[in-house]
Amino acid sequence: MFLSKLFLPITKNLPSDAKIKSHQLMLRAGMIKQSSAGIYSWLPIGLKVMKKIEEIVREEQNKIGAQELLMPTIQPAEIWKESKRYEDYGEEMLRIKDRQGREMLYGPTNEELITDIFRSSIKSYKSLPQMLYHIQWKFRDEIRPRFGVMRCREFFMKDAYSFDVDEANAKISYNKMFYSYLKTFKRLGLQAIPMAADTGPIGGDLSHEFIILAETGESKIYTDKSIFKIDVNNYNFDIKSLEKMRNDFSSVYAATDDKFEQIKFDKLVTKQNQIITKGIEVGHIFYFGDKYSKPLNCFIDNKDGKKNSVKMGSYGIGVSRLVGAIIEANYEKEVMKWPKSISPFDVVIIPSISKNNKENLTKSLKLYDDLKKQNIDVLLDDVDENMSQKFKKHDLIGIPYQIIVGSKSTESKIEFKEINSESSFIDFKEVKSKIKS
RNA sequence: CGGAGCGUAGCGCAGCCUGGUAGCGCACCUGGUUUGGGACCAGGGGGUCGAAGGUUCAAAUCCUUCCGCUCCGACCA
Repeated sequence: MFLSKLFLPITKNLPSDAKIKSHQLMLRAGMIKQSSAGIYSWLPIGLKVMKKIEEIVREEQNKIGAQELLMPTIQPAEIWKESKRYEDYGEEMLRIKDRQGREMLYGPTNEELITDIFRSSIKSYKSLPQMLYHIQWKFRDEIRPRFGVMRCREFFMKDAYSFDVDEANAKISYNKMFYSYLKTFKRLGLQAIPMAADTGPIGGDLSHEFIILAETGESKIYTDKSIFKIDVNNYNFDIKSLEKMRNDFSSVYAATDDKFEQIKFDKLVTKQNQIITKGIEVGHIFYFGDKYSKPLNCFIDNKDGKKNSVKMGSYGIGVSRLVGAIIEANYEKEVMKWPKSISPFDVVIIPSISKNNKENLTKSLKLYDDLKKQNIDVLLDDVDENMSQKFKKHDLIGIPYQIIVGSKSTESKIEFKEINSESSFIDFKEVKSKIKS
């Protein structure tokens, strides 16, 4: 892609109502545009990043055997009345009426809908377990949306649902999802801590929040340094190993504000190991048994011929929130720095261009073509402006690697720079391995 | 929902108190100079001053109502 052709409305002035860094940077880099309170349009590079996150989430869901489907954003009120949540959910649910006066709502979550889908077709224990998920827009009419895409009313979310014959099996599904979440966040370049959590309006008795550390986080967290030593890559995807992983995590103290107990904390964690910080919740998983399957009559025939309510869990990842959360976790001053896995481009070529000297541009075009041929997603800054302006701009956009073609270039070597660090001179052959490593 | 504040060019703001027909910076357009860390010179375009009503010879400015947005708090993926 040529920068001159890219729809990328960068601004120097930052809008006064953006208070946290990710929001400011996203607006300045032309990733999003607010449409109304807590509702945003996603502009090309913002969308590109979000799509990459979505794809990683999808791949990791598929890997553990979850199957993707797609449910609508607009749901009938009827099933919510069945589960008794139509009243419970309160003002946060956006209720609408269609032309026939039927009560509808813009889905804030999908337990009812998925249970309805499931109950209408699955009748036997033989069909279980199942894990289904979708990645879809949701709407919760937040009292006070804020922090850009981090606390939106409309947001993009992956939500998965597990169906099992009994609690023991449901916990196996729960552990699989737990594992998948750790893998997902790791691929996104994030250090996520699973924490025992309250279940809120979703309900249930087993629940974990996945929280990444960031100063601007909304949750205060208390944990033990040693939790960072637990590496998901040391576990296998089998029942025993997953159970061990869960046990290893629960053996380390980790709590959010609402569950925090000072005495317990001091007793279980040595002073040197205590970490008190803030974090952003990027995922939440629940086991809630038959909380929805019972009122919605979602039963299966068991081996013994008796009917049994299906045991369910639900598992969310805030995909749009992650875009902001990743910025919060990675930014340095005015520099966004995308993890390679989700950067809007793999590399940017920055030539020094002047009216009388197009040599650098010609060189850059050749590099551009060569990189394209190697399947590298490359941006070429073909705009005729001062190098200093270009550098500032690319620091803002945050593509992790830069190739600079200018006065310091030589015939044989490429000036290669990792964002926010010193450049070095390398052979063109090495570029791909640097970028893809 | 309680408290506070804002709405004037795409963005950031001044003007409002004390009414007289709108200005600055950035961005944008034209020409020239420049080109390794947010350039320079010259010229130019862009506004129903959030909306409606009222007061007045005259309203961005005063009054009323409405709408939108933000911040602090209680609540949440």
